[in-house]
Amino acid sequence: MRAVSARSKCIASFPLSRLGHSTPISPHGPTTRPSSPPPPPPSLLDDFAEHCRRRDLPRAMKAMHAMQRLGIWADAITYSELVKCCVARGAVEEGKWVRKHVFSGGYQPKTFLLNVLLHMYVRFNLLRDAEALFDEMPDRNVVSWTTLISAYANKGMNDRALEFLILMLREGVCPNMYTYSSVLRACADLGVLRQLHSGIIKVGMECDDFVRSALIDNYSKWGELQDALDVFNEMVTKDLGVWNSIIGGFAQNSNGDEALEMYKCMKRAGFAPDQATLTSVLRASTALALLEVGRQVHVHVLKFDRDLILNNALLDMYCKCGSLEGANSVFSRMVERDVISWSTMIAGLAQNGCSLEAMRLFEQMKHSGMEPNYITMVGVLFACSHAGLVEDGLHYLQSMKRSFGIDPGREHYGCMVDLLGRAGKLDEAVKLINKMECEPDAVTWRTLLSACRVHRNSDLAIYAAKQVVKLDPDDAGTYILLSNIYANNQRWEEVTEIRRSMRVRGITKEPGCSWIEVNKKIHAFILGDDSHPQVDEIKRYLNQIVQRLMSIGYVPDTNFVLQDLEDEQREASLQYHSEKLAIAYGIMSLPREKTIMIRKNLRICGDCHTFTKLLAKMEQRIIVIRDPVRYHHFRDGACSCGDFW
DNA sequence: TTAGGGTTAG
Repeated sequence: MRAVSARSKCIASFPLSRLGHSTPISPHGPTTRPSSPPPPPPSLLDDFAEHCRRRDLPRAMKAMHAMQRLGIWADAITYSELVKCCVARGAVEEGKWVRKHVFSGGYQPKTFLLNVLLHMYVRFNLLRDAEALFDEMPDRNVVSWTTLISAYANKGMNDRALEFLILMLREGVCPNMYTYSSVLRACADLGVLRQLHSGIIKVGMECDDFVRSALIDNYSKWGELQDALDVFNEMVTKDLGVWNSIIGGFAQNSNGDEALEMYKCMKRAGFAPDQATLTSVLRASTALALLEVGRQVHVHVLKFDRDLILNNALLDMYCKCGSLEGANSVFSRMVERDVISWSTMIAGLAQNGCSLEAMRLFEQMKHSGMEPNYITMVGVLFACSHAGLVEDGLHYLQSMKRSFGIDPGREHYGCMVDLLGRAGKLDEAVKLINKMECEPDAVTWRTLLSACRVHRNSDLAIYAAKQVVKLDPDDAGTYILLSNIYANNQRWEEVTEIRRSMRVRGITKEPGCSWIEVNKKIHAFILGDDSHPQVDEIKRYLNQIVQRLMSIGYVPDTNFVLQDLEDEQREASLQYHSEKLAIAYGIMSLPREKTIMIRKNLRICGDCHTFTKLLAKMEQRIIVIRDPVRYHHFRDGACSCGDFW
């Protein structure tokens, strides 16, 4: 009511020109009522605009109420500033009040202001309100449509986003680059992405950096890196976002080398990395276990030391590169920690052989009031598993639903199978698999298989291996393991059958490969490949090491050779396993105080494990080997995995 | 007034 009467009051004397525009205050134009009370001080509207500009919401609202009492209407631009102020301050109620206010009293807000309100609802995650407003709008322009399409895409409502694109085209509204870059995020399959890409080329919108960035990002998400690279290479000039898209694409698709190469190109092109660049570069360094590269990136991270995502990535890098010292330092200095920070640190401690510290940190996390999530619990159970805490593990598995509302999934059961398997409780592990609410997958069975191998239970191992092969028919390691178990039991017919089925399926064992970073360079050692320039020197040095180790009791264990070779050849084959060459090179090249960090593509074999334990003791070195599943910290003749992997 | 790129798991 107040607003209706207010409309008739005079505002013509206000110095609107000082606001930088001359839009009328009401769509009906200013009205004058000479007999009304004296006009308010001219500063009121200016003050209001200034408060909005400064995002000082309490003062802006106070000025707004004062103006309302005096019957003054601001213009659409000023109202939009107030709405933006509400968005910036997260002030939902004030935002809704503005909407009510501008809709009352016959004031007909312009599409421009309604779009701002629409955007406000989207930002406040009030999609239903946004839709209701959209339906009420007398005129919807490309911005109105794009605001909703973008909201649907962000919420994963892909069909709805695409449906709106079609509706808008039917209504004769032309999409712009904002629309395309939004709708590209809603491609639920590669076919739709390719269709949209052709459409974008037809209308000539592929030159926009945001559209290109969205195309690169989406092709990367579908694993189509060549397409992503084609889009990238077609561009003459690229902005930082586009560089970040391609670097992120490579990093997320386990192409760390290419990601780091692109990062170098980006710097050569004159761009300074931002938080997103550094996060992706850290991810690439993490995947490649390049601690020194990660440390160099850390220097740049200091500029963005309050960025949570970046700090989490840094934390993960230190954990996965085997530097708990670095991880602890980052974790303790973080000004803000979320569930990902805690989960990363808990899993990192557990993976690096500090299970009890991981459990303590979990208690600290709960004490801090942070709610654990699905992934946190995987880390906690992993820690229980590595510390052999069967009772604790079972307790957490049974209570996680009740305590934290988390349904145990495959990953949690996997940790438990590992835990029971480690403890030699193979029957209980099988019972647990049979009791799982979700279907066991190849990983579950492979975990049981590992336990059977350690505890030398051939029958169950054969059963588990058959389950793995059923679910993952291309897993060469399992075929070979199964074949060796049969061979050890003199079941030659089965051995022949397995070898035949491997031939038929074209399955070959991936050669073992180990990487080590020396002087900021990555050195790769591949089984049977002598291309390293110092290979002869390294082999000579390795032979000396083996001789010295044998003199103190090391006996090569040929059981781990997965080939049909005579004993002597078997030993020779073992001697040049890629990790042994990498370790020898590390000892030759790195100063004594440096940890020798090796990354492997395959699981470490038992012989290399024994060899490394003894070597770490003999040379008084710390050696870390990260295989695809576990971390092995060798120190003083022992390994953090407790000889179970 | 509408659009991008980044973090945790066995």
